[in-house]
Amino acid sequence: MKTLRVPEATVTRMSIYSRFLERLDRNGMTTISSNEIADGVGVSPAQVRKDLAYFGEFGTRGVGYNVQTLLKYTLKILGLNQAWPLAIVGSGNLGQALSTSRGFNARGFRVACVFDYDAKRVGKRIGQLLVQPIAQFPELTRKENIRIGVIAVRNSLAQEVANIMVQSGVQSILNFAPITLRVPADMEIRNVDLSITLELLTFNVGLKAAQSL
Amino acid sequence: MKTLRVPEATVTRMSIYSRFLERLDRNGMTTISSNEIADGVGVSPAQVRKDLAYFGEFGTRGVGYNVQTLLKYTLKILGLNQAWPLAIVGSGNLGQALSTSRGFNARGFRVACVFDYDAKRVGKRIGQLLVQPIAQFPELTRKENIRIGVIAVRNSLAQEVANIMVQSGVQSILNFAPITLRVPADMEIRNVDLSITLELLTFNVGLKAAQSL
DNA sequence: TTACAATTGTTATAATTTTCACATAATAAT
DNA sequence: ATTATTATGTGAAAATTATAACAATTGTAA
Ligand SMILES: NC(=O)c1ccc[n+]([C@@H]2O[C@H](COP(=O)([O-])OP(=O)(O)OC[C@H]3O[C@@H](n4cnc5c(N)ncnc54)[C@H](O)[C@@H]3O)[C@@H](O)[C@H]2O)c1
Ligand SMILES: NC(=O)c1ccc[n+]([C@@H]2O[C@H](COP(=O)([O-])OP(=O)(O)OC[C@H]3O[C@@H](n4cnc5c(N)ncnc54)[C@H](O)[C@@H]3O)[C@@H](O)[C@H]2O)c1
Repeated sequence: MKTLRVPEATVTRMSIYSRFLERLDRNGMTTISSNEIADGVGVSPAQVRKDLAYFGEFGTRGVGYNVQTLLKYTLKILGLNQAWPLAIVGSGNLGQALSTSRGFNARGFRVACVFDYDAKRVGKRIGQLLVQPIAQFPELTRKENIRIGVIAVRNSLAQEVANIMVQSGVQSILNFAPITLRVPADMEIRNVDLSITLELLTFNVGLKAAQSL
Repeated sequence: MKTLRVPEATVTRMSIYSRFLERLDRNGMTTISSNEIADGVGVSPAQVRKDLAYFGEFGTRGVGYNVQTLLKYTLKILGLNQAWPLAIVGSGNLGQALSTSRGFNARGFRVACVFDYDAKRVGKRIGQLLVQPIAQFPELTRKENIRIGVIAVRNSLAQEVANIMVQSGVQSILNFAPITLRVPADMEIRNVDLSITLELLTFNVGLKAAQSL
């Protein structure tokens, strides 16, 4: 099989293009050029075209891209032509914020269940959902066919939760704990690490301060 | 001046090394090799040494790195030899979770003030802090010498908040709204975008499913 | 002392990613 | 019809980043 190797940065940008197109579509725009997309999201026009070229030819020379059509393709490419139920483990500050966030739903994600270790939290209500005991994780996620697990527990529990997710057949993990988790190579895992992002800022602010001395 | 161009990926990893070293230090470890660091955080040993080489020579050949010393250097490099007060705009789900998160404090960050547009939220208490009206942003951030602003308002307000931050002399922005913000080139801005991260997962899960047909 | 083992710092090589430039195709104007 | 204009798709070049290999240095043991 032809192995389609796509840079991760390209996938990231596809997601950005896709959301930009969603906005254009809402505003009733029908056609757009790579130049305008580039402008709208802050990359170069060549980059836009190169990115799209990984997946096919979606435009018309001399004209541009049809917004609706391209939007549909980007969603399909990103796997968003289906619903993705999520299982969140951890019903603390972050877990609750995530569970009640409307942002998730916008693009086909849906928080299907929330788990916690703490007996005091189990049974509590978060929006429509009841917090489930972690022991139920394998059964419930299998039943609901959940393929994405979200880790929002305190750091020292994160690896344990990851292990449970691996054993339960969840295929991918979104991890908020600032820890390098060990998972089998065939698990998809991404970390959302605020410290790293903040420290990118402080590094660069510091750099600028040093340069302007 | 010699312009030290460091890849962003290197800075990201420096932050990861730094936190790993913190853990080693807490556990009383005194010496470590690039191999062990690599192992601990999931990169190659050559990568670790190459990354460190951007900033100087911190190790001893045949021996390795002193954990405490290297930790101090990484913190210094990342600009964490000083405190960084943060201003969060938006006291909704996310803003509250961020404000009360202990994770921030760990590495020198401190939520110094929280702002909101909504009059109903202004004056409410979040932990030790009172939610301030957005109109106070320029004055308060200047007084507290805040250089990092965090955007946690609903999408349609995000650009406006960014503008206020720019005008107030805040030098860098951590943005949680899934929107491409327009800011002057000399502003440091990073986005934390859950959708993108989730869509990286769905793309790759989809890819694997396709490959195993 | 000298040889050996360990591990860094660095140079060279390879791989990846981005940018550039332009041939190609579609539309509009003359 | 013909020409001009616009904007895509792509191959080649440039830039960036990662990997690999090894010389240099330190500590240790014979
Ligand atoms: N709050 C944020 O804004 C934020 C942002 C980024 C990352 N994070 C990270 O997300 C994770 C969770 O953060 P949070 O702010 O939601 O923390 P939290 O303390 O509000 O919640 C922690 C979770 O761990 C569970 N837990 C804590 N102590 C436990 C114990 N003794 N036994 C069993 N379970 C226990 C709680 O039940 C809860 O589910 C942390 O790794 C944090 O660093 C948080
Ligand atoms: N909640 C999450 O877990 C989460 C995760 C990632 C990103 N985000 C993003 O963070 C942002 C905030 O999310 P949230 O969940 O905290 O939303 P929220 O609705 O809980 O809070 C929204 C904020 O905007 C303000 N606001 C809302 N409507 C307003 C109005 N009519 N007039 C004035 N102010 C108004 C609110 O006062 C509040 O400060 C969004 O862009 C969201 O996409 C949220």
